[in-house]
Amino acid sequence: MPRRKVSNPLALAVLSCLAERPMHPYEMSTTMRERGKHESIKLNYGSLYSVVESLQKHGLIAPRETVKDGRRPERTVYEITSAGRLEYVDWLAELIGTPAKEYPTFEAGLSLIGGLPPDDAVRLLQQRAALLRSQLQGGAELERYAKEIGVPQLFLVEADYRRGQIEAEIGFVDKLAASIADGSLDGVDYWRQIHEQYAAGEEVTPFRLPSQK
Amino acid sequence: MPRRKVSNPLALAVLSCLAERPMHPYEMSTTMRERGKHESIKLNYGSLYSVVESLQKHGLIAPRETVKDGRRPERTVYEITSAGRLEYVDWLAELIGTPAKEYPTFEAGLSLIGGLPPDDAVRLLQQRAALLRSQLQGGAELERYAKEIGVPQLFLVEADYRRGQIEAEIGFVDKLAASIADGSLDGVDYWRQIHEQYAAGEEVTPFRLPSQK
DNA sequence: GTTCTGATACTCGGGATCGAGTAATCGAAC
DNA sequence: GTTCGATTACTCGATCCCGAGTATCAGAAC
Repeated sequence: MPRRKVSNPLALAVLSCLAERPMHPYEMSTTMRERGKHESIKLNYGSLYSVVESLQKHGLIAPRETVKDGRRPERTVYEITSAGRLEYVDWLAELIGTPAKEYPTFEAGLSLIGGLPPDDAVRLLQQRAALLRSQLQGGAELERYAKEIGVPQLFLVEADYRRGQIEAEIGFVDKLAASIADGSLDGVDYWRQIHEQYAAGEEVTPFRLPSQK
Repeated sequence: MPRRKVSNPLALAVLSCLAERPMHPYEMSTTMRERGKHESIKLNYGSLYSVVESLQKHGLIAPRETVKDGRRPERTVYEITSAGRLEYVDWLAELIGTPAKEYPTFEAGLSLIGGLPPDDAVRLLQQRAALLRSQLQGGAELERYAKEIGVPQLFLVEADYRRGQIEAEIGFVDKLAASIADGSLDGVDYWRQIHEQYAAGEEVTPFRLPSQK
């Protein structure tokens, strides 16, 4: 049993729409898009209808009416239930109040970085740093624009957060690339040796901790 | 078609084991555990056999022999193919060299933080900061221990990265909590007002940008 | 010598997920 | 008045994914 009855983040976004007012699914999807929620939440609109159905099954939302507009297909308008409202604030509180264990792909890469030759690793890290810097620039432009058209800071906190994370990552990446390049990172000599052996077609002996026993 | 034929991160870990030497699936799982890869990579060992099968189907690994050891069930030992080796370094290079768009749950929470009353938000942010600080402490202890038993820095870069990210997050969270609490964040007055209305049972009017037209 | 614990090694069912597809309608343009 | 592309609104099946379960065996313990 996963922590939540419906755990797809799209469900959270659905609840957030319905917390505001009743809507039909397609309107939710346009609303989310409009507000740029897909930038911060992984929203797969292909799952929208199954998620809505699942929310209904669990009593967090309920159909309010089905309207027939012209000769278009029927649309079912949903509203949030009080159980849904509880779930919504509880979920939000968890997201904000409790750091979750996450698995950024870069961390996965770092933990296996030894699988690449050190010089390649340095080159790739430099490339990453460059891409991160241009992300930062793009973000700054957007922010300037948002300010200009009068969006309150309150609605930009997530962009702020992201910026901070990216800046920290750049700092880390720069430092790591440099310390591999100049050999000051403890273990690089060993790493280099392994890959030279491998390139020369020799057997490679994996690193073993000096036995404690 | 997803970017990779087999996209489960467990597959990457399998490749990394087999890049070193042939193994049978269960040995891979113990090896990964031993090396603490599950800290940095999302490894669901329940998917191990399906992932291995899928890798084989796509020609990235191949069975080398099935050994019968005593009266235990047969174990199939796999080895990496040259296509697999290519896939492995290509995947690694991508993880390191190209920032991926990710969706940390905290960012999702931030983008909807308006759904909580401001005072609750402040309390939750403070709680988060406290938890992050204790994570930091736990990490520092581990690091000290690793150093003591002689693990080269090279094998700890991912922990280093994580530390940097957490520190940056703490900075952000502290600042945000303070700026909500003292009202200096642009939009907080409006936010507070909405939730007072809501608490009083009144209709709530959602924020609209001043129309440009 | 038999009970227990923990490691070994694997299986399986079914829900979640997602991209690609479809079908109808609207508005603009010619 | 009809072509055509964009938008609206939804459907579906193939794959993925995972937790929980199972069965066996080695060694400890009594």
